[in-house]
Amino acid sequence: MPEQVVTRFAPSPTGFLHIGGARTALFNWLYARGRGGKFLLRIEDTDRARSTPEATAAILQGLDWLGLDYDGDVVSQFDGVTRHAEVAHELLAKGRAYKCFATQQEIETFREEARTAGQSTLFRSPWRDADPSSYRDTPFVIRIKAPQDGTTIINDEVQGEVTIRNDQLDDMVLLRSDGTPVYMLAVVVDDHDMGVTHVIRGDDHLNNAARQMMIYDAMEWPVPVWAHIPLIHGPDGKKLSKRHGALGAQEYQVMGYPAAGMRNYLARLGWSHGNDEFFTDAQALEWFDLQGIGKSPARFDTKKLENLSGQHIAATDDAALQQELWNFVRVSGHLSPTDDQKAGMDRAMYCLKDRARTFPELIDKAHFILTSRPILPDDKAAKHLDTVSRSILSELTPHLQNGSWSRDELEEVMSRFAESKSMTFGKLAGPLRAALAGRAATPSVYDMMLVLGRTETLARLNDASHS
RNA sequence: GGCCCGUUCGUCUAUCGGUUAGGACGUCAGGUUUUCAACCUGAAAAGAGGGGUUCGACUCCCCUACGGGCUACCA
Repeated sequence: MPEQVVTRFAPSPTGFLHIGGARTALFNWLYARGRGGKFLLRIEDTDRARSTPEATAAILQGLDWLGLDYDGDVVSQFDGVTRHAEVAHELLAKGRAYKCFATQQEIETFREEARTAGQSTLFRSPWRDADPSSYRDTPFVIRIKAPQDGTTIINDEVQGEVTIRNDQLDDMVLLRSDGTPVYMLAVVVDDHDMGVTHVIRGDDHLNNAARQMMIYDAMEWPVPVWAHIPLIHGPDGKKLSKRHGALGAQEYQVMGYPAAGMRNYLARLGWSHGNDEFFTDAQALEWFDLQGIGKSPARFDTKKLENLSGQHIAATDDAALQQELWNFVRVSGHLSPTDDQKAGMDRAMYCLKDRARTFPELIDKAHFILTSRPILPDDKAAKHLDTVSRSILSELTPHLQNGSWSRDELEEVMSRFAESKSMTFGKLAGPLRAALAGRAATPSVYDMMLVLGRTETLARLNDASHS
């Protein structure tokens, strides 16, 4: 009987859920969910000074937006301190760990001397094999007894077989002198206790895996399957950092990317399934595997994100999309829509969605529908209008100012005007829009058609563009 | 410094010894179009460098360069 897959996402709550973390979470989620396994969430909050509840909230919110649901409750690593310490003492009792009374001052001096002598700075504690009778009456740390020869092989699903010489491993601290466990111990104990079978995490932990394996070995616990994935880099190829736009998941939400598009993009970043670029969640779940993950770091590319987002917006059904849109409007702090606006969007969504890559774009394309009535000209913008727009404006102003223009009336005025200027009806759309909205750019015949209620024309245009 | 990992078009990638090195985003040029957009067609664009192994290397090995990571009583 195959063992059930259990993965986990274990961020430290020291900031927002950044894009690299979001991808790690996604990979873990896809792997577990695609195999009927469990996806757990553990907050690594043992660093009390840097951990904040706000950060935890931001991480949960980010995961929620991305639709990455986890099984069970959120585990707080800090809650496990007693258990972690227990394991450290068990190791001590088993003789796989020892008390080290070396002061930080002593260690520092040792390192400095080693550095100047050009030797390894790994600290070799003199207390490793010391007799208990020589123990000092001062605070001590508990260090693991690392193997001193041989090699440790990390069988990594992404990186392959990685061999580390054991003389590169030091007797790392398990329990600090104040009795608190160190991260390296906590992860291992928690992963074991939570029944994690597959550890999928950033490759900055690759070397740590060797250290952690010492603990698994000493406790005689089964080692999980490792998969160390390359980190995401910024557009300049450097590690993603706050300086060059390492944004949190929430920023992307507020920028109006649909979660489905983000999932697709993030999944495709560093992972591939042949030449498939655009795919649904169901496909990702079915296809995702560890073999498809590349070994080199990928750069975050907003253009591609936009493209994929656009494809997802176009592929979402009208009702669901509108739901998402209003949700975005709420999250990004805009006013909630009126019934009129909702009704307008109902009519327009089917053709609007083909042209928008993000929610703000969708809103922009729907300007005529969403803008409040009556539509009045913007005096300031009107000064910059071209002559055609200006004359349309003067023609239309009476109709607009009473606030109750009818579509027939408007269309009639436009047709007459078009005739007098020997222009096609369509060519008027731009200047007209500029005149009405005070915007000189991105006029849209679609918008006009929608305003005029000419949905048949719209449908025809739309069909034509697709064939 | 020591150790570990990586390197295919600008970007994300396919290729798992034999291909005119494929796709996607972006870019550029045309086309269609009732303005944009969408859509259609086409173009430019890549195996870091050097050695091997092999009948044959992007694929395997070594060296160099560059990038990244780890080397804490941080996570």
